[in-house]
This record gives sequence, structure tokens and C-alpha cells, in this order.
Amino acid sequence: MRTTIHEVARAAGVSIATVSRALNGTGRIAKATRSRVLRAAQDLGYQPNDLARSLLAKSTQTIAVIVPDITNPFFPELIKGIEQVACARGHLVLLSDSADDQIRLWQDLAALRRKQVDGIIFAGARLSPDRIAAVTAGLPVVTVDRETQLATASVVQSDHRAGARLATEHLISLGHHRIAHLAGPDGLTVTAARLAGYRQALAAAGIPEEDDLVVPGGFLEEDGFRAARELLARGTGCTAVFAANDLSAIGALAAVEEAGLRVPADISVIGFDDIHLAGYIRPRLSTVRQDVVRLGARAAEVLIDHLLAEGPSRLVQETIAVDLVVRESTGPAPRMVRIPAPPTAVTPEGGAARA
Amino acid sequence: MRTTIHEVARAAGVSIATVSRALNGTGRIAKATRSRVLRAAQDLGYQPNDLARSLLAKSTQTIAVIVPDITNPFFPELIKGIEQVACARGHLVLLSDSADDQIRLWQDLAALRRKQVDGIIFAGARLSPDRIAAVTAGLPVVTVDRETQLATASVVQSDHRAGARLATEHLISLGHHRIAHLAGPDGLTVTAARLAGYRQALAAAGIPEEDDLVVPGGFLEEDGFRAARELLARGTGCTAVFAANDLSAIGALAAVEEAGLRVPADISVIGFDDIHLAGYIRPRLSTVRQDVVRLGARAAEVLIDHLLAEGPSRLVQETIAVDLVVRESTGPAPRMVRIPAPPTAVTPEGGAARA
DNA sequence: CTGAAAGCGCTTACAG
DNA sequence: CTGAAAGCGCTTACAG
Repeated sequence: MRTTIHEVARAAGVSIATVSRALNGTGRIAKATRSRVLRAAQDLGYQPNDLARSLLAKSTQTIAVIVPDITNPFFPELIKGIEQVACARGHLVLLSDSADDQIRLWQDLAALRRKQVDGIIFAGARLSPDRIAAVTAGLPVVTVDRETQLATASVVQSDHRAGARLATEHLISLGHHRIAHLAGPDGLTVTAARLAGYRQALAAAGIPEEDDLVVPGGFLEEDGFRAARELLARGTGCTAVFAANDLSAIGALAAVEEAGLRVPADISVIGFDDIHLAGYIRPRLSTVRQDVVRLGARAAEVLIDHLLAEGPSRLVQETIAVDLVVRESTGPAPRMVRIPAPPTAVTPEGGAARA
Repeated sequence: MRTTIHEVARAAGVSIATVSRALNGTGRIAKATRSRVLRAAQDLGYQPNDLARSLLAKSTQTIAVIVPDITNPFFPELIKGIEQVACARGHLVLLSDSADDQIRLWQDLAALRRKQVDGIIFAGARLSPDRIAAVTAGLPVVTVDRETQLATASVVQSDHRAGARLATEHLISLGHHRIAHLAGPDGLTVTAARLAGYRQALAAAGIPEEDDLVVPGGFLEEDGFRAARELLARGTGCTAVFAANDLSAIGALAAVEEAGLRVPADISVIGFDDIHLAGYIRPRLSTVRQDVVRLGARAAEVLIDHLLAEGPSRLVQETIAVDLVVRESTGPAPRMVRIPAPPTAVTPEGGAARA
């Protein structure tokens, strides 16, 4: 049994009210009483029980973070940023890695509410705005990478569109005309924003879009691998690829090599994110850097500001700038386009594949 | 203001005790009353407040997970496993990414206790057993990758020593004699265990150890990069490198390439972990696979079992097997050893470096 | 400056 | 089967 305020009160010979005041430094209290109480608390190893405290205060100093897949390197960085400011501002973080599983998400969300979290950071969610609203009803919410007309949520996100434009313009400036895009997962605003930026850049350069050059993909290595293989099999003669993110770019790199082509001599590849590994793999990956830790930090700051504000606070819509990082995976467009022999492309497992 | 049990009681025309029983399905209750209460709760959107519940129950159904750096791909996988079973068994996860910062760790640990978490999973901690004991006093603890004589903690971990032996034996079987080891961070039992396995394999093969071939490193790409560069500069003529983990192996790969050597033709490199990317980078990384998600799942299971057990439960000491994964970064020892010109090795930034 | 009392939102013996 | 009461561990007016 843990020591309670009653034990401390008895040991110090005062009432529990006095102990509470001494410990919290609230209200007038005699110096002597105060130190007597402090001593007693110390001696007994007393630790206040936040459950009781929170029950009164109607605040738990806890925020929930919901992510779809903590295994994707984007989210740990985001969480790092969130944790940093949460800790600094006296909050704890309750984590749910469930957003990609509707059942579990629902379950976790309910549990989180019952636990009386003060607010929620929703990252990379595939939930529709109204469902989010329904579930979080009343709780302050900050979404990351999820533009939404949600009347109750602030949004913090990187400037995906500008980043995609940057990446595409970089390829154009290297002389590429036939530039492919391996898109992100369906139904995410990030996916749409990056596609839009890609299109914008093409349009601005007067390069006509070709449907064949946009391939559905995803955020994992295997998504990029598959998408790139599909792209190569189409025989579009593209000389550059803008991948949905770094992981898919790395998958694309593997597919290109599989096809017997070289990066960047035959095909340039650029990603998005600038994960830590991007500078270590060969060829070093050109990419668009987003400051994910800062993104998380800002999300937490915005949320905690909401919590501190009396009444309904003004919602925030914040966009964070991104940078182009040029490394080795992008280079000048080749004079002559080498076309791989698609029918018998080798799979990574060593077998033969047919598109 | 959220609806409380009182509102529901009034709406259903019963006492709060009855509401409680109806909602929890405990005790005898008339069918009609029960459904009347359920309706009312439904209509009012009633959600019980777990703070009050936990105050009585002396259990919050919440476990804390403490990691040193969530950005290291090992930990997200671990957390994924933990989350899966925690969720399945009705527990929530409170996360603290503070173990590498003593101040914050201390602070978080205190906050976690006040929040009345039911137990703690301590992963990759650099804290001494007695300090852990002091802080967690009384709480069930499971440590991951941290053998400790801690009388109060169970341990779940991969078989690092066996894995290191596997990796080293693999290199030996390829004809390598001069095998280097880029060690992990100082003071971690994982580091010691992997070093021990490496030594065991050498000894078993009758290969004498050389101090020059063991280089202090770490778990990050830059650690592996630096360590490998240092190793190359020593001119030891080694033909194979067993790196502390995959990230450091990838750093080593970069350093080897920097020095103008080829992998595996000139030098073989093997890592530890089998992160998802290992099969996608070029050359594909040979490594030792540990099932980190399972590790996390087991840690959570063991902890929750402790929570459910009446009284002090028997501590568990569980070791999970690992596998050798051979890909492309390891190959036969070269006939002739190529030695790089150390004095002017090129840095990744393009400048000249001196060791 | 300090204590007795009420109350946060629940659960659970104890009566009836 | 149901309700009144006590109590979980605190904080905070309200008196004094």
C-alpha cells in the first residue's frame, strides 16, 4: 500500500488539508509547519496520487498521440518532437499505434477518452473528418498532415505541395522531361498534396502530363519497388522518378538496379522526408527534407496552448517549410534513353517476373 | 461538462449504484431495469470516468514504456509488439522517450508513478539496477535487453551472444581470419553480449583475438562510419567486419566505399537486427535477425501476467532465438588483401581527413 | 495560519 | 433486485 496524505498528516501532526497546502505551496502556511510536513512526506517517501488530483482538477496533464504505423520512420521522429515539448510542459504521452486498424482505433479512442486525456494529436489518420469529430467530441485535437475542415481541430503540417514542386523542378532543371511519380497511399491528403505539387511543376515548365507516368504506390519500400517495376515495365522511357517518400524511393532504387539500369546515369530518383539513412545509402538519396521533430514539437505546443486557453481557442493552421536536399541519386538527363527488357526482369528473390 | 453516472441515474429513474451494476454487468439486476439504464446511458452518450474507477480499483490498466531513443528503428518495432498485446489485453501505453537523459528520465519516472501506472517496461536503459529498483520501487518491471540482478524485474531479450557467434562463424566459414568488430555503446549489456559472442566464435575457431580489431562504436550510422574509418586507418588488413547493429553496419558500408574498397569483394560487412531496410539497400545487408515485435509482445505479456498474478509472482528470464540472414554484403575472403591509403581518406563531405 | 467538511465520479459491501 | 452510505486520495472554499 502506498503512503497517502493521511499518513503524512498523522506523522506531521496536522490535518490533511495542511499537508496538501504545504506540498502544493498554496495558501498561507507557517514556515515551521511547512517544513515539518515536508520532512514527514520525505521520510515516508510520499508521492501524491494523480488520479485523485485529476478527478478534482478535471485535467490529467496527459495527451494522446495516435499514429497509423510507428514502424514508419516518420512517426518516431514526430513522437520525439511531441515528447520533448510535452515533457517540458509537464504532460505525459499516451500512445496508440492503431490508426490503420479501424476496430482497434475505435477501441483505443474510447479507452483514451475514459482515461480523460486532455487532448489528442492525430497523425497520418485515414479517418474522415466527421468521424474524427464524432469520436473526439469536445476534446481539443491537433492533426498532423491532415488538412480537414474539422471545426474542432488545428492542423500542423509540412508544405508537401511546395516540396513536391521543389523535387520536380529539380529534376526538370537537370534536363528531365519524362518524369514519373510514384504516388503515396490512397486517400491521404499528403498523397494528394504531393501529386498536386508534381503537376504544378510540370505545368509551370510546359511539360504535358502523362497518365502513364503516375503510378499508385505507397509509403513502404515494397510499395516503391513494385511501383517502379510496374513503371519500368510500361516502357514509358522515363528518365526520372519522384517517389512518394524516402522508403519508397529506396524501393524504387532497388527496382531500377534490378532492371539493369544505373542511378543516376540512366534514371534519377528523388524521395521525400530525408530520413536519417538517406545520406548513408548508396547512391546517397536526393530528397526533400521535412523537419519532422519540429513538426511534432509544434503540434504539441499548439495542443497544449489550446488546453491552457480558457474557453474555445482560435484554431491554428500551420505549415512548415521544407528544403530540397541534392545528393547523388539525381543527375543530368541521359542523352540516350536506355530501355530495360521488361518481359524477363529479375525479381529481388532471383526468379523471373512477367509484368 | 461530461455526463456522469448521476445524470444517467436520474434519466433512468434509479440510483447510481444500479447504474453502475447495469453498466458493469455485476450483481443481480432486473432485465427491464438493466435495459432502461443502458438506453439512458446510450442516449446521454455516457462514458465512465476511469479516474474514479481506478482510484477504487487501485489499477489503471496502463503500462509505461521507457526507451532511450525512439528514433532508433529497434524501438518502434518493440513498441509495436508491446502495443499489440497491451491493446488486446485492455491496457494503454504511456510512453517516455527519456532514458538517455537522466534528468528527464527521473522526472518522467516520478510523473509515471504519480499517474499510478501498473507496471513498467524498461528498454535499453543505461540505468544501474539499484537505481532502477529505487525508482520503480514496488512496481512490476520488465526490462528488455538488460540483464540485471534486479530482484524485482523480469527480463526479456534476444540471444545476443548466440547471434554474434552466428555472425562471426559465418564470416569464418567464408574464410575470413582477420575479423573486426565495431562495438556498441559503452555500458550496455547488449554491447557486452555481442562482443562476447564474437570472441567465443573466434576462440572456437582457434583464431587469436587482436585488440586492434575491436573498435568502440555505437548504434548509429555515424558511429559505424567513424569506427570503420578508424579501423581502416589502423591498417589492420582485416577482411571482414561484424558491426554492432544494422545502422552501424550501414555507416561502415559507407566508410568502406569511401576508402575505395568494395563490399564484399574486398571487405565483408555484417550487421545485427535485420531492420526492414536491410534487404533494400545495396549491397543487401547480411545480418542477424531478431524478432523485435515478438520481443515487445513477450515483454508486455510477461508484465501483464505479473499484474494479474496475486502477490509477488515468479520472475521470468526469457531469451528469444535469433537467425542468421545471409545476403550480399558478406562473401568469401579475398586472396589478396587490398589496403587503402589511410592518410588521405576522403570524408563523406568531400574533404580530406587525417586519422 | 489551520481544521472540518464537502465533493470529484465512481464501486461495493450492507441492508432491506 | 435495489438503494443509502461509505470510501478511494486528494483539493478547496468556509469557518475560526
